[in-house]
Amino acid sequence: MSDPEARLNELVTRLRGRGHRLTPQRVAVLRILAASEGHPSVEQINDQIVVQFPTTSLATIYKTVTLLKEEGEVLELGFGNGSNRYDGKRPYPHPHLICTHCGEIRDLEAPALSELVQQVSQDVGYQITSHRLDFHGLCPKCQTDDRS
Amino acid sequence: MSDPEARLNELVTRLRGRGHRLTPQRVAVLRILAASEGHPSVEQINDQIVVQFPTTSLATIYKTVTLLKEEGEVLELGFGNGSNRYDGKRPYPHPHLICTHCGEIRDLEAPALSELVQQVSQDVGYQITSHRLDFHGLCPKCQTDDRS
DNA sequence: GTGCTTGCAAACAGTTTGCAGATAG
DNA sequence: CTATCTGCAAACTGTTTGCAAGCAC
Repeated sequence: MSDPEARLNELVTRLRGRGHRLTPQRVAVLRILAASEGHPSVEQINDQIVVQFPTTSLATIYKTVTLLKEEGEVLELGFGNGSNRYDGKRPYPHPHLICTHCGEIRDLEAPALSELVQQVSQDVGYQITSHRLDFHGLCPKCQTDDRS
Repeated sequence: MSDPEARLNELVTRLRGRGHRLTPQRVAVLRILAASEGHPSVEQINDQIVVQFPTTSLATIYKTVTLLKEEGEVLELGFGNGSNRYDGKRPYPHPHLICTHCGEIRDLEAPALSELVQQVSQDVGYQITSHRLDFHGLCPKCQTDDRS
């Protein structure tokens, strides 16, 4: 599950299986999304791609990411300010830890959450299809660094 | 707590106490935020204000909302697409139910959440200062309406 | 009267779209 | 060979900023 190579193959196979073409640029985007722990932004993906394909445009990255969203193969973390982040390794809802100081976004295991979803669903009569849970705070590193 | 009049007075008192001026437009924004259950957008606030003050501009609403954020008197719900919503009644983090069909945003009581925050904080060493929890799904009304 | 606030317009950032040329299958 | 994809530029949307005139205190 956490093997970037395997995830890349999965993405390639699924896109091809649904009739999408695999251009070098597109594969490069997939590779980055399959490998990144850090929830990259479109801008950050582009910065990496440009090394290999200097003429690549942001529009292409946006189009690829949109395609992946439609195919359910990437999780989009939207924030109010313009800085959406993407997770191609775990494209299903899961909680995140976000450091307010260094900006790091880390995945978090929260086994109790699915039960909470179930319970809320019953209590309020909503048919819950998705959720979003973020914790904001100081990461361990920034807690010590911050003695300035 | 849920009395709009009381909340409005609270907002007025606090802003005045911190040296901010209370123009009619500003008070109108406060009044709307103190009364709205529906988590209005800046656009929606403006639509209501324009009735009383036809020359009001969006910039003024933005500035007032920014001021309230700085003073910790409004909760901003940022979404990836440009449609930020504001809660002036309960300016502290709390979970929301969002209907994917009609767009309604409802507050939700989740007593178990604060414990979860505590526990996560311990488990991962983060010093958690805030959080965000949204549930997305079909509200009861849209579940029945949707038999089209 | 002082200086914060308003409201207009222009600037901005992230994202989307249109379209001609390039290319995967 | 053909439909899709790329990449450029222009359009768009929500938000922010600069500044002269207005107004709260």
